[in-house]
Amino acid sequence: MCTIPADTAQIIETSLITALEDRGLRKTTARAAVTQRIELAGDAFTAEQLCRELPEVGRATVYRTIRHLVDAGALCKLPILDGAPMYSVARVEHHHHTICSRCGAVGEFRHSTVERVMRSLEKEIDGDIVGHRMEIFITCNQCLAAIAEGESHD
Amino acid sequence: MCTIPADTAQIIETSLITALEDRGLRKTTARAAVTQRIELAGDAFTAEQLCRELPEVGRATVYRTIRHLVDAGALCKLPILDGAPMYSVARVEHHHHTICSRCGAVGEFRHSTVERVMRSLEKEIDGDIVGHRMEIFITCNQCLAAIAEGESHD
DNA sequence: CTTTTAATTGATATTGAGTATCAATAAGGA
DNA sequence: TCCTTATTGATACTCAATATCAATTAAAAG
Ligand SMILES: [Zn+2]
Ligand SMILES: [Zn+2]
Ligand SMILES: [Zn+2]
Ligand SMILES: [Zn+2]
Repeated sequence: MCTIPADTAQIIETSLITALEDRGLRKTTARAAVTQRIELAGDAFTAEQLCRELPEVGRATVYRTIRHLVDAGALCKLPILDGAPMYSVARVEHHHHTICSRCGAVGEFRHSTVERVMRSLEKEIDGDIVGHRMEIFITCNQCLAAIAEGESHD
Repeated sequence: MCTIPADTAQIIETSLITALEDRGLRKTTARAAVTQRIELAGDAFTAEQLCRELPEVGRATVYRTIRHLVDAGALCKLPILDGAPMYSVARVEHHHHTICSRCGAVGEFRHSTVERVMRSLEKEIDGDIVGHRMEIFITCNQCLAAIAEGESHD
């Protein structure tokens, strides 16, 4: 969750392991393995995916490390309605996500108008606004291309 | 998920059991019990809550009925990041939700500006937009009152 | 470079949400 | 009423995620 921010995007800590150290956590081999894997692959992922890809790291540790990264604000936890949440690296402080309904690819976007509208909703809504979340579901360009391709001879 | 709608709210089927019959499903005692309970209580709920409150209906049936209602568009399924999804009765066709972070109360809102911004984002975003979702997290008036109350002597 | 101390790990057991199975039951049309 | 088919629900199961706790390891201190 996120409070309504000023309109200048703050760039977040680049190295995930550093984000953990900044929180007073020790730099261990397990944590290095997890954070490196996340940084190298780049894509959004689920906890179980990470466990499969890092059999040398215990499942509990993978889950714990992910939780720490989310707490540190270095990872976004995206609710997926039917299934396990996905995680993606946070690059700017407040943003929203695009999710491709077909392949699950996750993108980050930030748009001042959206935030302006949020502020304007304060009047319309009962109670105090403490945060908001928004996801835009898309068919990504890659999937569009694949569809166009397949459509002709599938 | 929802496609970007015209700006006139369509009011949805009032009776949940009718929504099921409209889909060619039989009117059974189990389904009547589930839909009545949902309508009478009014609040958002989780599947497990319903199961507990309706011990005379089998757990599988509760889950199945909820799924039918969601498919029919009569219920919204709200992703809750740490925990089971919540369900709330849909009253107008396209809308978004307010969720009280403290008590979990769910509200529905609809605001033309939000939808207008969504349309304007089509240019900014790679790929085809197929839908969107938005939740505003609040502290509801009831909770604000409770906090003010408690603050003085807790 | 030890020693010491507390954080961390990970195998295992456990919880919890949700689904698959399938024989018994109930709806509703003929 | 009878017949056909949908529905039910007890049970077993899957899958994600967490709790437990003895063994390990990081890093601070000496
Ligand atoms: Zn993000
Ligand atoms: Zn925002
Ligand atoms: Zn709703
Ligand atoms: Zn909308």
